[in-house]
Amino acid sequence: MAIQDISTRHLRYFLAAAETGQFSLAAHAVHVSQTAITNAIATLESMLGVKLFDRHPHGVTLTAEGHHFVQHAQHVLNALNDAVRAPAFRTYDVSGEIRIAASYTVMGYFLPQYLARFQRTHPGVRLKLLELHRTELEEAVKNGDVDVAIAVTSNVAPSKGLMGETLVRSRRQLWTASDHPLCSASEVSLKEIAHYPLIQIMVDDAGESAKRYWEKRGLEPNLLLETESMEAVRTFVGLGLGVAILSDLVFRPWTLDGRKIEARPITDVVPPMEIGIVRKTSRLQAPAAEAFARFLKLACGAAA
DNA sequence: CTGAGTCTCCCTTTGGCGCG
DNA sequence: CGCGCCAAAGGGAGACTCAG
Repeated sequence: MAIQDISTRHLRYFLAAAETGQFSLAAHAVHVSQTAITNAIATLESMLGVKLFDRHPHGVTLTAEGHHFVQHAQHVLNALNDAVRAPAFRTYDVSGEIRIAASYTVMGYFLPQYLARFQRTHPGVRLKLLELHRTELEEAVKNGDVDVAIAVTSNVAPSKGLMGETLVRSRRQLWTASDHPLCSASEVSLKEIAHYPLIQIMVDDAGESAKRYWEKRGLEPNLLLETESMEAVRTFVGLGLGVAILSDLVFRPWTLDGRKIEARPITDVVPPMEIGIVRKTSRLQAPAAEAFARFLKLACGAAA
């Protein structure tokens, strides 16, 4: 088989395996047998000439090449998805300017890919972007200074007069270095995590959310560092100085200096991170902004 | 154009091996 | 022993070829 024989089936199976971390779970997710996944991945690796997964006794992890390929595979499937849905988007073909505000995590890890896709399907629309803290972002929405605001809506409820419409939910897991004692477990509890130094990200009110799930379990985290830098979290975790609890959306299995980070499920109830549109409860929105909001909901698979 | 034969791809089942 | 991946064998469905 040659490169041009790579099909969307290969990409779907690959992404399912990357997402679940197990061929058997991926098989369940896409309704085929585990062997079908194994074969498809093996064929894909053979065609690409690189190893995409490291095989372990209890699952698989992406190699550096595999992690890189995730972005491309996702891009290809997204582009196909957009092409198929293009007729639906054309109904909302608009021009003009949209002022979009987003919080730190959203602007860094969520929004860019959707903005790029939106620009492709709506070339007549001009985008104006603002990265704001939640309070500023909410003020901007209330004052009508922005047309659309996207933020992490799960950590702090939107203030009075505003509502959040969830677009995506992202599971929170434990991040550890590969040689960290907690990494050897297939899943861990907050009680176990509390024994180790914790790196707490503070952007987008993540600290508020963390405080709630720790208090709910009657536990106190062993805080080593509170930081607004995602790279600082990765570096500290990669060096084994501490562990962190963060969503899959911002996960990357290596640090800037090439150290490996792994993720483990948490057995306690840790609410997922939710990203959503923040808008006024009573609003009349510009057609372009409405088109963008509708695009986001369709692209994210949220209710349109 | 149509139907039979053949080929290819992808699937499932089954069994084996490694690891904790 | 349970769980997970891999390999082999065989079957189904669709694509392709070709004669009538």
